[in-house]
Amino acid sequence: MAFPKISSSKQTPCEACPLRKMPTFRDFTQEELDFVSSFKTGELTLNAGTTVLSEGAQSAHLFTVLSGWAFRYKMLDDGRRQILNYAMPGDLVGLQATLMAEMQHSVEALSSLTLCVFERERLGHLYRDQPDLAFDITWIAAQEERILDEHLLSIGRRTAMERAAYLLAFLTQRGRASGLFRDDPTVVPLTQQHVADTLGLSIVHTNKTLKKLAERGLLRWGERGCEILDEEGLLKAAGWEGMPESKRRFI
Amino acid sequence: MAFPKISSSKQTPCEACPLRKMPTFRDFTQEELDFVSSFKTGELTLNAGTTVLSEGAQSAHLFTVLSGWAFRYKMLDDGRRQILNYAMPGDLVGLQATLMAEMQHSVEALSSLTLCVFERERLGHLYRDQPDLAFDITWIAAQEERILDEHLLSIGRRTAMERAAYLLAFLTQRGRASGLFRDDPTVVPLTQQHVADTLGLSIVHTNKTLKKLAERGLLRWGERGCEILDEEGLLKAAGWEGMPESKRRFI
DNA sequence: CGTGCTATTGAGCAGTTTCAAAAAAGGTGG
DNA sequence: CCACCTTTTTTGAAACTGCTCAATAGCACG
Repeated sequence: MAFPKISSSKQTPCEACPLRKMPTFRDFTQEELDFVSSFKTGELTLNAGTTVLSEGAQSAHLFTVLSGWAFRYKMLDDGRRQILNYAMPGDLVGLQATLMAEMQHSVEALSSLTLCVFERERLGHLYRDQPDLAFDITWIAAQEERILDEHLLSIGRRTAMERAAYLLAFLTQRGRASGLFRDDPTVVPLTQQHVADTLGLSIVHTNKTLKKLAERGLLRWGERGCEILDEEGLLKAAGWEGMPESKRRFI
Repeated sequence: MAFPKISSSKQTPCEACPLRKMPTFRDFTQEELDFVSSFKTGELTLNAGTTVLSEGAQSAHLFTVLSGWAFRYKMLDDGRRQILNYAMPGDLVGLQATLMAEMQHSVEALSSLTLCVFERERLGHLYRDQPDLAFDITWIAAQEERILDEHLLSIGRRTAMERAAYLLAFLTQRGRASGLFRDDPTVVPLTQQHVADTLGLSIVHTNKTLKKLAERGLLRWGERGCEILDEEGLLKAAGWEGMPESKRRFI
């Protein structure tokens, strides 16, 4: 198995970053752009199923998802796995290992994944010289916290049906805001095992729950994942209002 | 009902902050201390059961817990409640409302509670002039994220018994690190309803689960809350290693 | 054509919930 | 200190949701 390498050449210069053109992300000043450009030291491309970071790892790198899907998870000793959240273009990965001693969760590529690589050491410069970017990093962390709050509410208090509907509506909203559905049909690249491990349900019950949602015409399980047919219906089935939208920050 | 007022006089000047003397918190430079001192605009003291911030609120303030316990929670329309996390001395409250448009969760005092009050507007100065403090705020947000990750794992994948043991071990560790158990017996000021709403269980099942833990001699439900008798035993029952310890940051 | 995932389905079981009610603990005003 | 009222803790029993076990089918890959 070939070890993934970090290419030092920037396939995608920050000036031409495709994320920057999207309406959901905030604009940068030229100075910020220059800084981020010098902060970025390379790119990393991984296949689906590859581990990006492992629990306990002390990574020297901080990443931003440039394209593709990933997910964060934790495992118990006996193999029980809980998926904590999904990372999409613009999301920061590995901030924990950068700020604290080590990662307390693992990260795996859900699809083919490209990451921008930043040097951990230079984060201090960012805080010293780019207060607005520093603020953005805090903003991103607070945003993640918000999402985790909602997931916690979901797993703790929603029924299996509501949970499943919530998760898919959530991924749809977030995926669209991240430009992941360019090609028309809205397909989230999950297996039912991923769904089960996110919802805190067994795979059998997850299957039966998804089947009911499919019978209601809200989704269709198909080629390489879940196709969303009725986002409104999912939101209603979840009893969820959706995420408040605002300009997203990213680095 | 008297509306709680923010006293503009600082009962506790930052120079004499009791948290600063504790070994778990990091030291400040004189400059940082001066800044924080000027950042703090008052103190707020609330009774147990009082709401600190409500979901949807746009608070002009940011708080740090100076003494006492609080908890964050979200509710569904039909009244189902999920407690997300607990706030203890040194913890930041209301960062979400400060960074984004509004709070997405509520905060309530669990015991008598005293908060340091900061002005939202001045946060910009902090990021501009005090990069180390800005870094600390990000660190605090990342730390909260870590805790939420662990809670998510717990609710999603641990059994009722494990969950309960985890929660109480967690509160014990964190409470001790926050100096909340000065008076000897280790008592966490919770009702079983709080425990139930944190674990995502019904109150009836929570009661039966706690009873089993009590029979094992791990805890005792008593005067105003849960008395911890065997922290090691709880950790073992939870299958949890405890939180990695490090110098905590705070403002 | 065998191997290994992923998705399905059925059946019985276990952990949790809901309903109902009683006992215990705390707080308040007299 | 007592009577009364409210909140919290306990218990029992019945109903369900979701879990485990087991087996089958569909596909992709080598």
